[in-house]
Amino acid sequence: MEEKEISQAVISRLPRYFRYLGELKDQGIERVSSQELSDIMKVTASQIRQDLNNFGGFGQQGYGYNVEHLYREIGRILGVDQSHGLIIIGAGNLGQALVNYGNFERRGFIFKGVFDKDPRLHGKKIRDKEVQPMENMKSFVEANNIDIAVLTIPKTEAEKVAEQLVEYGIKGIWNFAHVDLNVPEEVQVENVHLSDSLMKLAYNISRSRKGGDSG
Amino acid sequence: MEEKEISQAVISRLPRYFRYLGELKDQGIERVSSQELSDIMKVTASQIRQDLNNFGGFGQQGYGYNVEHLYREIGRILGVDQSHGLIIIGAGNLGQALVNYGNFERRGFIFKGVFDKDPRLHGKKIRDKEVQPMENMKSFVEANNIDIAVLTIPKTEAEKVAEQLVEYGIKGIWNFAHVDLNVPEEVQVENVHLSDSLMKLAYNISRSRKGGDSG
DNA sequence: TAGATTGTTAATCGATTAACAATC
DNA sequence: TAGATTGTTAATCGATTAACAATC
Repeated sequence: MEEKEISQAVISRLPRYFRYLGELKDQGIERVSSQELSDIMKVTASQIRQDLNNFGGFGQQGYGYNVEHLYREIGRILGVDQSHGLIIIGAGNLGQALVNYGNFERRGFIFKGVFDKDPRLHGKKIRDKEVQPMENMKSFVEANNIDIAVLTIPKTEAEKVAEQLVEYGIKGIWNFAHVDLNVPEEVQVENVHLSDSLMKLAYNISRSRKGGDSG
Repeated sequence: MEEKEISQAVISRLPRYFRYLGELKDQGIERVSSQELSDIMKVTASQIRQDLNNFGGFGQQGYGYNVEHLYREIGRILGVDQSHGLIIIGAGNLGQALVNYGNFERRGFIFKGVFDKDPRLHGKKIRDKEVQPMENMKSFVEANNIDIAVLTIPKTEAEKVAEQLVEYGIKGIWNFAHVDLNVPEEVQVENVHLSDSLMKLAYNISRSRKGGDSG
C-alpha cells in the first residue's frame, strides 16, 4: 500500500481549515457541508473536498462533515494532538516574544529551554526559564526529548548552530534567521523570513497603486 | 500597452533573489549567469530567466546578468528603494520585538508610531517612540504619511482595528493576528500566521518520521 | 424514496521546465 | 568569428475546478 505524497500546497491549507473548524465548533455548530465552508473560507468547495480526501473520507454523502470529528482529525494529521518539545536559540527581542506568547502551548508546542551565547543573559528568567549558555544545548536536547529548535539568532550564526542541532538529533527547525539553512533532508526546516514578507507587501502596495487591478 | 499581471508565486520569489544578489554584490562579484545562480539557489535556471523576464530584459546574451544592476532593479521592483512609513498596533512582546529589530529600517521600512489600547503602556518608550492611545491613530496616520500598519494585537480586536485603518487610508496591513481580515481589495494584506507555520512544521516532522521519503 | 452532498474521475488552467533561435 | 547565455516559445507537469455517479 503506497502512501501517496501530499503536496505542500495542501499542507499549507490544513492549519486554516483547522482554525475555521475550531471556530465553528466553538459556535456549537455540529455539521458543515463543503459548500458552506467554501462560502466562509472563500475557497472552492471542490478544493475542500479534494484536500480532505487526501487523508481519508471524513464526510458523509447527503450530510456533509461533522465539525467536531473533522476538527479532531485535522488536528491529528497536523500533530497538534501530540506534545512537542521546543528549545529556542537566541534570547533577543524576538526570542523572548515567542517564549512569552502563550498560545503555542495550547497546541502542544512546549518551550522547554532558552539558549543564548551572550553571557550577560545567562541566568536571566524568561517566563520561568533561565537562559542557558550554548554549551548546554547538546545535553539538554538529548535529556529533554526536544523535537524542534527555534532559531532567533543573526543569520551569521544560524548555519553553524543548525549544523550542531542536526548533530544532536533535532527533527525540525523553525528558522527566523534570514538565511537558507543547509540540512539533511530528514530534518525539516520551516522558514519565517519576516523581511521577505514585508517586501512582498511593499510590492503589492506599489502595484495596486499603479492601478493594474481594473481589467 | 497591457500591463500583465504577475503571479504571487513569482512575487514571493523576488525577495529571495534580492537576498542572494545582495550577497554576491557584497562578495564583490560582478556578473552572474542564470546557471550559476541556479546552482547557488537550488532553483532551475529556466525559472530564474522566466521570473526576471516578467519585469524586463535585465541580462545580456553571452554575458549573463550584472549583479549590481540586477540587485538594484529587483530592489526597485520590490519598492525598497523608497521609504515606507509604518505604525504598529499592539505594544506587546511581539510588537516591541518588531520595533526593536533594526533591520527593517535598512530597507526603508520606518516605524513612526506605536499604539496600544492599554493605558498602562501609554507613554512607555519603545526604541525612542512613546506608546500612544488608539484615539491618536487617525490623526497620526493622516499627518505622517503612513503606508503600512502592523497588527500585533489579539485576533478578537484585529478585524475592528483593520476596519478603522482602512478608513484612515492605510495602503497595506502586515497582519500577525490569527484571523483573516476582510478589507477592500485595494488594501493589501500580508499575513504572518506563526502558529500555522509551526503546525506545518509539525506535520512535516511527523510525516518524515513515517518514512514516506524513500521512494 | 427523494434530496443532498460526498468521493472521485475528467477537464481546465496555470506554473514550471525544456529547448532553441536570437544576439551579445 | 566562435562561444556563451539570454529571451522566449513550446512541452510538460501539477494543481485547481468542474462534473457526476455513488451513497447516505
